[in-house]
Amino acid sequence: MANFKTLPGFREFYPEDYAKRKHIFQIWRQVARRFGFQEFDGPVLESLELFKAKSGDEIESQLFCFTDKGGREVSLRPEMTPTLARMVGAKANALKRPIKWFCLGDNFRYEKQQRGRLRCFSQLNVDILGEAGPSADIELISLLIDMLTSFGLTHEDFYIRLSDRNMWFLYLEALGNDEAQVTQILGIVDKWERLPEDAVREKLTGIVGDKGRSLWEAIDAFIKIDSLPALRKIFDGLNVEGESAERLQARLDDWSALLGGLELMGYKEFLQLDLSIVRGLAYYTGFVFEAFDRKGEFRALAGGGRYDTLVKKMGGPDMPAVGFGMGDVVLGELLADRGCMPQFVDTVDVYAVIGGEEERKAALADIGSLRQAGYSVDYAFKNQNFGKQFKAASAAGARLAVIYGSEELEKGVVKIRNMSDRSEEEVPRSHLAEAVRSLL
RNA sequence: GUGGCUGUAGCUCAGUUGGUUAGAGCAUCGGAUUGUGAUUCCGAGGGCCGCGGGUUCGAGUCCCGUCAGCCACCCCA
Repeated sequence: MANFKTLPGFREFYPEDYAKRKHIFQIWRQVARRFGFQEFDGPVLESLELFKAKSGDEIESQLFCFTDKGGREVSLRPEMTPTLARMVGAKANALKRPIKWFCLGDNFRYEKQQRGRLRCFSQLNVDILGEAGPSADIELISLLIDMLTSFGLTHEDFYIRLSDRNMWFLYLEALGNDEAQVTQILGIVDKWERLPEDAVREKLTGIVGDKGRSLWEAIDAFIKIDSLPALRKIFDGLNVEGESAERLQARLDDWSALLGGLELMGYKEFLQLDLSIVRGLAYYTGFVFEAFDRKGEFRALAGGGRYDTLVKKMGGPDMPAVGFGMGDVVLGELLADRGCMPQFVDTVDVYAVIGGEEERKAALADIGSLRQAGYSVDYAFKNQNFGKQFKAASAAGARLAVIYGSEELEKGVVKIRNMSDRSEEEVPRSHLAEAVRSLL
C-alpha cells in the first residue's frame, strides 16, 4: 500500500475536493454559455511535433512526452491552443464567424511542482477566432471578469492588467529598433521587475550598443504608463510620421474602443493599464492581459491575448484570434482563501429513518418509489436507534427525514420531519411522494 | 533542471543528553442509548516514525543516500 503513491504533481479528488472542482467547472461552463460560446474538446495525447511547431524545440523539456509503442514521439497536451488552431484551420471555410469556442480539460506539463503549479491541472480555454477588431477582445475580457465575479470575487479581490505588444512595437520602432531587436527587448521587458537593474542595462547594451542607457530610460517611462492619456502623451514627444503615424493612430483608437467598451459594460474598476505585461512567448500579436489577485499573494489567475498569426502558422488560413486560459489550481486557492468555496458535498433530499426490521419493509418500498420519482434518498443499512439515524440524516444534508416507526405504520402513515426547522407532520403513506414534493 | 527547509496515526502535533512495548487531541467505528439531530461518558481500530544504508550494546532521535512535500530560482504556452 504505502508504496503506491500518486505521481508528483498529480492529484486525487476525495469527494470534498471533487465537489470543489465541480463547482469551478460548473461556473466555467455556465458563464461561457451565457456568453454564447460552444464547448469542444480534442485529444489528450498529440504528436510531439504539434507543440514544437507552435513553441519551438526548447519546449520539449517542459512537456510530458514519451515514445509510444509504435515508435511515435508523443506528448500529453500542455495547452489547448495548438489543437484548437488545427481544428479550426481544418474546417475554417465551413465555420460560422465569429467562432466562439471554449474547452475544459486536463493539461500536463513536466515541471517541478510548487504551490499553484502541478503536472496535471484542469484548464479552461476560451477563444474567439475570425474577428480582428477590439470587439472580440472586449467580449473575451468581459467574459473573464464576469466569470471571476460569478465565483463571488469582487474588484477588491482581483484585477486585470491590460497591455499591448503592438504598442510596444510601435514605440520601440519609433525609437529606431528593428523587428528582431524589438522581439529581444520584449524578452527583457518580461523580466524587468525580476532582474536587477544592472543586469537589465547590460542586456540592453548587448542588443543596441551605446543606446542602451537611453533605451533603459525610455522603457522605464513606458512601463510606468497607467492611462490612455499618458500613453498618447509619450508618443507626442516622438516624431512619429507617415505610415507609422497612421498605424499609431489606429492603435490608439483600438485602445479607446477597448477601454470604452469595457467601461460601458461596468468593468472599469477591474482594469489596469499595465504595459509591463508582455507575456513570455512571442506569438502574441496585440492586446495581452492577465488576471491577478489584488494582494499579489498568488500566481496569475488567467492570462491571454491576441494571436492573429498562429492559425496560419499551424497550417490553417489567415485567421485572427484572441483567447485566454485559466487553471483550476490557482483559482481554487484564491477561492478557498476568500471563502468562496462551497461547504458541502452532494446532499440528499430525503433520509429514511427506520424503526426496525419490520418497518424496513415498508421503508424499502417507499424509498424505491421516491427514487423512481426522481428524489435522492438515503438510509441506514443496519438497524440503529433513532438518534444515530437523525445524526446521519443531518450529516447527509437531508432536507427531510421520513420516519418509519411502528406506531405510524399501524396507522398507515409516516412522519415527515423538516430537518431545518425540526417541524413534523404525519402523512398517509399513499401520499408520501406528493407530500415530499410540496415540502422540498 | 539548481539550491534551501521539512518528513512520527486520516488531520494537527508531542516524543527529554540515543534507552523498555512510540503518545495526545481531532476524526472514524462500537457501546451507554430500539422514538428524535446536542452534550457527556466508556471502549476499539488505526504506525515498517517517508524509504534504504551506516554508527552504536541499543536509533523516531546521530551520519550518508534517496524519495516526497514546501519555498526560492529556471520556466510559465
